[in-house]
Amino acid sequence: MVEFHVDRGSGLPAYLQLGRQVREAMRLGWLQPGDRLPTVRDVVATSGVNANTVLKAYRELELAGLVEARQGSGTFVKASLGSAAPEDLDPLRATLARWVAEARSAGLEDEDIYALLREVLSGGAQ
Amino acid sequence: MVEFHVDRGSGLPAYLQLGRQVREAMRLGWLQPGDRLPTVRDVVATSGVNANTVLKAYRELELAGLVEARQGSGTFVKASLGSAAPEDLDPLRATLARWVAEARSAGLEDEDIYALLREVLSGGAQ
DNA sequence: TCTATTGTCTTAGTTCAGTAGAACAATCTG
DNA sequence: CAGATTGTTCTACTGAACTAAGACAATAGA
Repeated sequence: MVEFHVDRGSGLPAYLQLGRQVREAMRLGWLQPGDRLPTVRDVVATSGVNANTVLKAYRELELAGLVEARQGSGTFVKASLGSAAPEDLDPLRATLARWVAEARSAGLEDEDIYALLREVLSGGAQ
Repeated sequence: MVEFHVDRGSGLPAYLQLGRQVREAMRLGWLQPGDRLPTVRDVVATSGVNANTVLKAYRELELAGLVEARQGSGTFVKASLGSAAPEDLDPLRATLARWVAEARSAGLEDEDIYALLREVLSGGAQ
């Protein structure tokens, strides 16, 4: 069962973090159509954010057509995200893990790695 | 000269985006000790955010010991970031670019790629 | 010395995020 | 049918981000 984590220090509003984590779990195949999201009360208990904040996140996901809330039952995934076949993700994940190991050997920290990726994804124009 | 961009839709406060972009430029070697940051008025003009907001970003960087503001002169980089030697970054960048090309061929979008990286960096526990 | 450029400060206002708390309504299960 | 569980709504409040605007002060260069 997917568990959410809210990083109060990141500066990103909590409801956006929750929304991103749901989308991420969907992209990685951890949440698939029919799966039930953690209940609002669950997320309140595990992440410490207010129920209205969790609802705000779930409401946006619903407006985006990704989930469907059913009072008394829960909130269910009703779409897929991610454009790659699951069998394509595993080799990509493995290659990326090796690259991360190399990067760490070279002394890069996580923020260095993110900076490199942002540069490469943006076309590396500099 | 490094140019900043503020994404109003990201939900991350503008001053944190500016701070992150300065750190990123330092990590990637685009800003080095002695370099001058864009002036507050420059950033106001190019990014559209308020001078007080830019100053807040620059103030935090100064408190972190990364830059030094000199009234009448500008704000100068006074530290290094990034823990890898520049000659280590280029091969890593090249390998990462190839991986990104593979990922894109498999149909991954940028958000998919970020999700995979976050998973790998967090240890891939699932 | 004067002008231009730079960072800095202040006040007051708006908007948004988040909270607390209580209560309501729909669904499900025993 | 009743209780438990779930999503939902509402009000009122606090705090943070951001803005506008003007003015001040330090530095640099002509």
